[in-house]
Parts: sequence; C-alpha cells; structure tokens
Amino acid sequence: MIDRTEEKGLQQKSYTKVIDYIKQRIREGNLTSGSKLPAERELSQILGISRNSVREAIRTLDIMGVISSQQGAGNYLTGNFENNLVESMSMMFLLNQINYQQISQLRRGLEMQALMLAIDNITEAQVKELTKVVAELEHTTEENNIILDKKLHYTIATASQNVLIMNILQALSDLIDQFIVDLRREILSSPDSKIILQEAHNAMMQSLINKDKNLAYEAINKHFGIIDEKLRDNADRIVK
Amino acid sequence: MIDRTEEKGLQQKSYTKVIDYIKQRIREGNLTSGSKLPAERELSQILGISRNSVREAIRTLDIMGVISSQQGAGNYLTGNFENNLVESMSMMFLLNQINYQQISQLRRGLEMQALMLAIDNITEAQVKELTKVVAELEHTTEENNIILDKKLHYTIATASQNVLIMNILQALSDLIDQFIVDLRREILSSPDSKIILQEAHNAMMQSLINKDKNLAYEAINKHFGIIDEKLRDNADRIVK
DNA sequence: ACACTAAAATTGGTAGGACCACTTAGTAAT
DNA sequence: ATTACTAAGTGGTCCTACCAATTTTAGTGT
Repeated sequence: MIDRTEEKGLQQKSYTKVIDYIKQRIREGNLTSGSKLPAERELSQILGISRNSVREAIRTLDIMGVISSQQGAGNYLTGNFENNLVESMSMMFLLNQINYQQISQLRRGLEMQALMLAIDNITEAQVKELTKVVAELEHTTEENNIILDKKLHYTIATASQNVLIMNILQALSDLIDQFIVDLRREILSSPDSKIILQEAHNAMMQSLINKDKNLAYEAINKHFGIIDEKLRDNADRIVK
Repeated sequence: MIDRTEEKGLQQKSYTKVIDYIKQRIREGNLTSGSKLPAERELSQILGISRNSVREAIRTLDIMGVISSQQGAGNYLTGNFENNLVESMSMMFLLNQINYQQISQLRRGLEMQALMLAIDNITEAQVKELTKVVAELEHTTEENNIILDKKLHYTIATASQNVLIMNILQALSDLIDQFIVDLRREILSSPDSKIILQEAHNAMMQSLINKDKNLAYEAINKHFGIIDEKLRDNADRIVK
C-alpha cells in the first residue's frame, strides 16, 4: 500500500503489486463488491510476477476478508472484515498486548456510541424487535440468556446504521466467545448482576423510545459498571 | 490444531496449520513477542506442508502485523496491528462499505472513551505535556496545527492506557491522512471552527485536570459537533 | 589475541512447472 | 428438453531451482 520504491533501492515487494492493482481497479470502478477477480494465472501475467506471489497477496486479502476464494470458481471481492478484526485481536490477546479489561473498555465506548446513533436512526420495526427481546430476557432459561443478550446488542448496533461500529462490536463479541464463554454465561445469569443488567437493558430501550441521550449515557454506564465489577472479581479465571 | 480432515471432505487448508501452530506455541509460552520463528523450510517439514503454503500464512501474518519478515534474517513475532487496521478500513472505504461520516462517528466514540479512561489514568507528566500542547495550539502556523492537534489526541489516547483503543484511533488518524488530508487541514484552520476546537480542547484538558467526566462528555460533543458540521458542508470533497 | 575481511551457510523472496480438487460450461446421449 | 458426461477453467498444493539479504564462520594479517 505504502509505496517507498526507488528510495535507496528499497524495492517494492511483488505481492504489493497485486494489492495496488486491485485498489486501483476499485478506484476506477472496474471492480466492486461481488466482482470476480482475474484468475491467478492471468493476474501473474498481467503484473509480470509469479503465481506464487499473486497467491500470497490473494491469501492475505482472503483472510483479511477483502476477497473470498472459491476453489474451482474464482476469487471474488466481498468485504467481510469482521474475521480479520477477530483474528487480529485474538493475536493481540494471545500475545498479552491487550487484556480483557481493555476489550471491555473498548466495547463500552462502542456500545455507548452505537446507542447514541441508534437514538437518531432507529426504525419503528427495530424498536418493536427490541421491546420483544427485552421482554423475553426477563424470564428465560440460562441457555437463551446469552442468545437474547447478543440479539439485543446486535439490534442496537444495527440500528446505529454504522457498519464500522457494527463490525467491531461483532468482532468483540466473537472474541469474548472465543476466550471467556463461561464467564460471560455466569455474569449474565448470576442473580445480582442479572437484575442490574435487566434494569440497564430497560433503560437502554427507554432511551431509544424517548430519544433521551442522557438516559442512554446512564444506562450504558450502569450496564458496564456491573460487568466491570464482575470482571474484577473473576480476573483470574480468564484463560487462553 | 484440530484436524477435521477425512470428515466428509471438509478439509483444513494447509496455511491454517501454520497459524494454529504459532498460536499453540504462543499459548505454551514457547513464543513471545520478539521470538524468532522456525525457518520456513523447517516449518514446512514440521507441519508436513509445502513451503508455499507456509509462506502464504507467513505473508498474511506479516501484513496483519503479527510477525515481521526480514529477508536473510528470519521471521520474528512482533505485534504491530495498527497497519492491519488501516489496510482493512482503507479497503472498506474504497469498497464504499463505509463512508467518512461513519469513520468520524467511530472516532467520536473512541475519543470519548479514551478521555474518560484518561481521567482515571493520566499521569502528572502527561497533564503537563497536554497543557503545553494546548497552549501552543493557540498561536501556531497552519503547518504545525495538524501536528499539534495529532499530538494532543495522541497524548490523551496514550493516557487512557488502553492499547486497543490507541491502535484503532491511530489507524483512524492514518486513514484520514490517506484520504482527506486537505479537508482536515481546512477544518483545523478555518476561523470559525478553530475557535470552537480551541474551546473544546481546553475543555478536554480541564476535564482531565479536574477529573470531571461530565465536562469531558460535553467537550467531546463540542469537538465532534463542529467537525461533523464541517463534514456535512464538504461531503462532496472527500475523494479516493 | 584481536580486528578485520572474505567466504560459506542460512534464510526470506521470486519464479516456473506439475498435478490435484472442485466448479462451471459445454456436449452428447436419451 | 432433460440428463449425464466430458472438458475446460480455476483455486489448492507441492517441488525444484535460483536470487537477494543477512548471519555465521573461517581465515588472514597485524
């Protein structure tokens, strides 16, 4: 992406040609989401590099979620970046560059902003959906607790109409699933936190209905206040 | 790690073996940040796959920022994920999956949370640094305006002590540099917005000194209120 | 014994060919 | 027209060879 070619012999690596080529084609409007890329053998000819190098770039874009490789069919531009975020953060987590507290802090910031945006953008249907989920959450089994909770937050994220925030929140949710499922389940269903979370969820819903950003602010703080508290009590139980 | 081969033809792709292998070694503590990975030829032997496949994984991890490849020396575990985020978001931007408004909304959410965390974690030295930057920002040339502004926000992000949030904010900053430098410059130096931004920056600083989260909330909203307004007026000027 | 240099070994970067696995399109048989 | 089969196209994997940069080793001279 960053081209420092010709700068003291610092040579552009082959695979960057592929990425640059694709970006260029996108800019020109020749490639859009869903488009089929030239075949790998063809790309290697066009760019004057080996198929190996092409594949290294393709594989990277694949894992990053930019394209989707289908054996026998071809490479297609897609744009699912969630996976990439999950993989990245998963690695950061493993390398101890971040801990769960930081993940939770990030999530709080995003949930807050998502809720604020949702207040401006939520549709009637989404409010209805949300009301249903909140109601169901009040008397549900431990099994469905997580599913419904996810649904609630997902609905709000969707209502924010911000794909970027949605993707990151989804990635965070996946990350939590990956590393601390048990703890999540426990927090959601322990008697004391359950009540507070219900109140928080209710307040979030009310803030959306009344378009009350102050209430939204309080609701999110309440929600993550209890979560952070529980995390502090169980910090030792987060395993990798 | 889990090999589901032979299971109805659902075959694990070769390169995943490399990623799983590295993750496993990290979990076991055999690999940490800075460690040298086995040579590619060696890895291909260990995992029973071709060097090509190994390289596809290595290249991906390289671009993701997990490792750093140095020709002649070897592959080293690093953990610079910022680049990856920039590349990802850059692609999302190009593919029109996100627009600048969404980037700004994300940034608002993160700056808000960063400031809130900074209130709890900022050091004396950082407060001093910040005070200096804010003072300098009041009478500076257009050139230094951007640099100082970046420095201000970077200082707050650092003070949040949350590497994840720092990384994303840095990535957003890079993304802005990449696509809308001119607009950024203009917003920062146009007479009307300059005053409001100064007020916002001052309020942010005050909120840190007085540890006043309500003021922080207002300051961030003021800061991004004017930015969003300017963006609306110049939406047509964002090019790719 | 030390410092420096040059050769050798190591390691990532690139290339090209071969074949497998899967999908798609075209063709032939019914 | 439908189906079955074949052929072509395309990604997935492997191998071998060589280039380019770095590191290590051996050697040389003082």
